[in-house]
Amino acid sequence: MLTADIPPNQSIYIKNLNEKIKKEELKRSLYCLFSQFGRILDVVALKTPKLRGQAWVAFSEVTAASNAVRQMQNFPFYDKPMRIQYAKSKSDCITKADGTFVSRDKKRKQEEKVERKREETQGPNMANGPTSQNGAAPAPPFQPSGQEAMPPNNILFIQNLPHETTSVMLQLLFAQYPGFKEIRMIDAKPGIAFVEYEDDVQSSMAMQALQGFKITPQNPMIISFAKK
DNA sequence: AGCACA
Repeated sequence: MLTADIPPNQSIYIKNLNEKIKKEELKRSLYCLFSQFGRILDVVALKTPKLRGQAWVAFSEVTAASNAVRQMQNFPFYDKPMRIQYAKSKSDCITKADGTFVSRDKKRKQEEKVERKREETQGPNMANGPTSQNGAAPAPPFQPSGQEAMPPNNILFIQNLPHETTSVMLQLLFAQYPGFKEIRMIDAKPGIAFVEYEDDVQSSMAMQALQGFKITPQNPMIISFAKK
């Protein structure tokens, strides 16, 4: 057993990412792809030699991270299967929120002190005022309706449409997103539709973008992956 | 393979 002994963490560590993707795009795509599991507080990706091809996604809940680790394991993302584990330590955005954040210089100084004066004392420099105020990412529309447990699929299932919705109307909305293929509606079942994309990444992006979109004020769209 | 955030 290799990597599975890392304890659960509300942040996940992703490796084997395609290193050709620019940092900003990568972060946006990860944000879209993973917000199906819960509220995302932060996405971190660096292109330094040590850290390229890796990223961290911090969720507001450990359970979201757990689902993401399981369901997105080996998910083909920019042509490479993602390898996902729990992160080894808490993200700064988390420790900042719970008040345990220690700035990096301070941490370095603390470690130096411990090394220099090994037996003198442990300086309780608890002068870390609640450094909270997390610059949290904008909250995506997310409905914990139990539907988000469905594994990714290139076909989306749309619910709560007004009965007068036509496929042309839906096409207008969904064709904005790359990979769009077709809308399917069933006359005998008003209020629902299926939308097909070329692959699961693209369907995920559209889902994230249009989740909760209101065709009428009473009809926020409920979008989930279709059952296989 | 590689666990950071300034």
